[in-house]
Amino acid sequence: MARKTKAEAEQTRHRIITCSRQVFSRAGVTNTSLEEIAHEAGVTRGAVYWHFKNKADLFLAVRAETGRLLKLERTGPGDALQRLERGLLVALRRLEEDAEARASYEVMLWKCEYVGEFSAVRDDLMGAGAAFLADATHLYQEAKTAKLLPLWLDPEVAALETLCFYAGLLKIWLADPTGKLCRRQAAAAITQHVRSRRAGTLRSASAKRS
Amino acid sequence: MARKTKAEAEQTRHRIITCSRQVFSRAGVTNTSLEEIAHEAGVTRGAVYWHFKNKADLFLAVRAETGRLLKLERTGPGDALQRLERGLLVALRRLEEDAEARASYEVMLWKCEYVGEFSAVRDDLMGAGAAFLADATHLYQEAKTAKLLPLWLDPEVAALETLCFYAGLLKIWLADPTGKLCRRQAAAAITQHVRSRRAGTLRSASAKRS
DNA sequence: AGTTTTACATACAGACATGTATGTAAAGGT
DNA sequence: ACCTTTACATACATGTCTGTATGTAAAACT
Repeated sequence: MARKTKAEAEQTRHRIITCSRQVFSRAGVTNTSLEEIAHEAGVTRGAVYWHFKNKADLFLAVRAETGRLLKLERTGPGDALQRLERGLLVALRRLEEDAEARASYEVMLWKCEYVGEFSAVRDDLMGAGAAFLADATHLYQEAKTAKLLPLWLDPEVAALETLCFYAGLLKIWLADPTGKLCRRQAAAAITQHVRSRRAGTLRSASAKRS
Repeated sequence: MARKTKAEAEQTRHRIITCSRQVFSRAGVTNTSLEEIAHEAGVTRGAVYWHFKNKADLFLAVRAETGRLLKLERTGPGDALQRLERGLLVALRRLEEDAEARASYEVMLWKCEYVGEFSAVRDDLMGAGAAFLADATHLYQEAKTAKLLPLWLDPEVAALETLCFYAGLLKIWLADPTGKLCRRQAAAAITQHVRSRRAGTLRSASAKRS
């Protein structure tokens, strides 16, 4: 078979990654052989071993190529809490509309065993979580100085709470394809999550009544 | 080797399950051979195949034997929100003190690929989630009729939010052995999570100020 | 134009893991 | 006391996956 040009080679490399994501999401990471991936990508194991050291290396590449759903967009109009809410909703929509992102997170949250070399990806995920935590903390601090939050609320703890809520939402959302459990109300849950932090007039109105 | 009595057989069965949990949490479910489990339990694969059909069957037994951390205790003193908070904190303490429960959930949340026959365990987990959702919904409804909650808050959505928060907390807590990210503040996050729902005097005081 | 890499395909050897078949000695029933 | 079943251990046959070694034809460089 004729040797490929550099551009073509890069293309097959990318194809291998994409096909890996698909096969992983079907059969799980450990259960898929490199042969299956190669077949799906229309190459042989030789090509896979040429581009990647082994399966863990390949999985790392899959992870590196997936958009960061947990990356909070902190800019834009509105106060800090509105921006937080929008950031979370945007990421949720990405999950709904981007099939590749969905497959990636399905693999990482439900179809992978974080053991041995694969722990690196888990550490990467936790690093993304830490970054999310930092972003959310900033937003909550900004909200606090803007007097949007109740006085007793600790921004760091609130950020951790949001991180946990969001991580759990993603995981449960992905395992709930029928929508019975959470898919219908996911957006509402995000909105309410942010809203229950706000020290607003509606809230104080109900409080006065008690 | 002498044949064992019924009681002894039941004992080895239990030992196999316990050792499975340990080995699974070390090496991941797919990566551990039944030989490793048998060795850890001081038997041969023959014993494992006698008591269980295959690895999936064994994993199902491990799951069946683990205490339900997601089972909310709804009874006790205090109003509905206090009981919810206590229920969550109790489960967190179980996780901290019960090494077996910790290992079980580490396996189920980080060391297992839910694919093929193993999907049954994931469905079981989601079932537990649904039960948690029902319990939490009841508590929030009770809290709402007791005027503990802001009027706009939807009990069902709030319950979903709590479920996601708690599921994410467990998952992140387990992956954070150093405690850097969340372990120190886990209890505080639970307390604050419940408190931010309450329409109380402290909250309205800060609201008036704005 | 010639030489060197590159980008794979093919072939091979070894390591495991699985499931099953078979052996066996004692427990449990009659 | 005998027979059957139990609770395993042992042995085997098979398939699968991995890593590497080798082949090769064309791209890329000089």
